[in-house]
Amino acid sequence: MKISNTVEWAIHCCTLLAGLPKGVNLSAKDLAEYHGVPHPYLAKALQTLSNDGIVKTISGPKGGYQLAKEPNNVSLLDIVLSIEGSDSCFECEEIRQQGPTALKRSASYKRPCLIAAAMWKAENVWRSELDKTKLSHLIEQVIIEADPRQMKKSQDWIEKRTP
Amino acid sequence: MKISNTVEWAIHCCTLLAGLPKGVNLSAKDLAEYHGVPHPYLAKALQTLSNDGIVKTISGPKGGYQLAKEPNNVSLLDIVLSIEGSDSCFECEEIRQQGPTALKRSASYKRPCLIAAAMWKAENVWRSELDKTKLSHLIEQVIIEADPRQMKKSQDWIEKRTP
DNA sequence: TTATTGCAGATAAAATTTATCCGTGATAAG
DNA sequence: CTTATCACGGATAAATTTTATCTGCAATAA
Repeated sequence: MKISNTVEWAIHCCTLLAGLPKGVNLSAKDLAEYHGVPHPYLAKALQTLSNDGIVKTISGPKGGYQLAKEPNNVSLLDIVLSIEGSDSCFECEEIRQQGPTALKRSASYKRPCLIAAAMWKAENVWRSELDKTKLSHLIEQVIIEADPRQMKKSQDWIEKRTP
Repeated sequence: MKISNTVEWAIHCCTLLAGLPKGVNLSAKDLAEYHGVPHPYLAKALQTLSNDGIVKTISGPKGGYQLAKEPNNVSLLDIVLSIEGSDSCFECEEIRQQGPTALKRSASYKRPCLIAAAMWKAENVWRSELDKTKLSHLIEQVIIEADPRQMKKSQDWIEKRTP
């Protein structure tokens, strides 16, 4: 039960894109360099985000990515589900219907297994908590908490690639 | 981000053990047969549960497993953490400290990354929800919901192996 | 037209999960 | 006190998933 670190990359990328001025975009290579992660693999994650309508693609030279929605309309859950897929992390194998004591074709198996129900409920709670954090919240907090020198450095770096 | 199905097996086994009369135990082979799952692999899971003090081992012939605690004192979280390990499912790589715009040795990195903090908070919510469901709750509900024929069949099967 | 960028699909390498086996120690029963 | 049954730890093997890269194609700005 481990979340891929591409999820972390994707969230950082989306947060960076969310802070960009309107109309400005960054390429996959830029994003990879900025975060110090391998470009080809990050590109895959960005393609997935693009397919799921979280980022918008600009083709051609000077192309790249922008956030496709308003930052207050993209949550951590959106990104996690895009990268990891939206399947439940707990899959019920219905083992209560296996083994020598199970009944054949019993109506009692129409209700979901109690164990699965409890696992799914916990996952829903997790998802709804993740959905509360929007990219706009992260940006606001970063502005408050981050070192001003870091902010400056970051802005300068972005301006160099986006004339 | 997928939970191993051995977690499902482990929960089912613990629930079954929790419903056993005091002093009665079931072997790994019995538990595997009852649930229709491979014996050697289930045995590994049971060993893990034993190491973590969730089940109690009875050695020798007619040996096997009992629940080590009261059913109202074992939660789904206990079992999940035992089988899956207690590491967080989200690992922060501190990628904010990588790349060309990061600062060296900045005090601003002493606070946890906001993204990691949000992910961890969601995981804590998930864990605390799982911790609410105790084996005793599952048993109570099963008694209410389950098909009486299934219950009978199950009891007969257990009595055959535990004179 | 050319160079740059994203995209889909194929492929390869690495890591993890899943599953089994064997030798050892414990112990109940004969 | 011998034997058969059981859990345990470690080693190992098979299968699957994750991670990572590459290639040819489409789009487009200069």
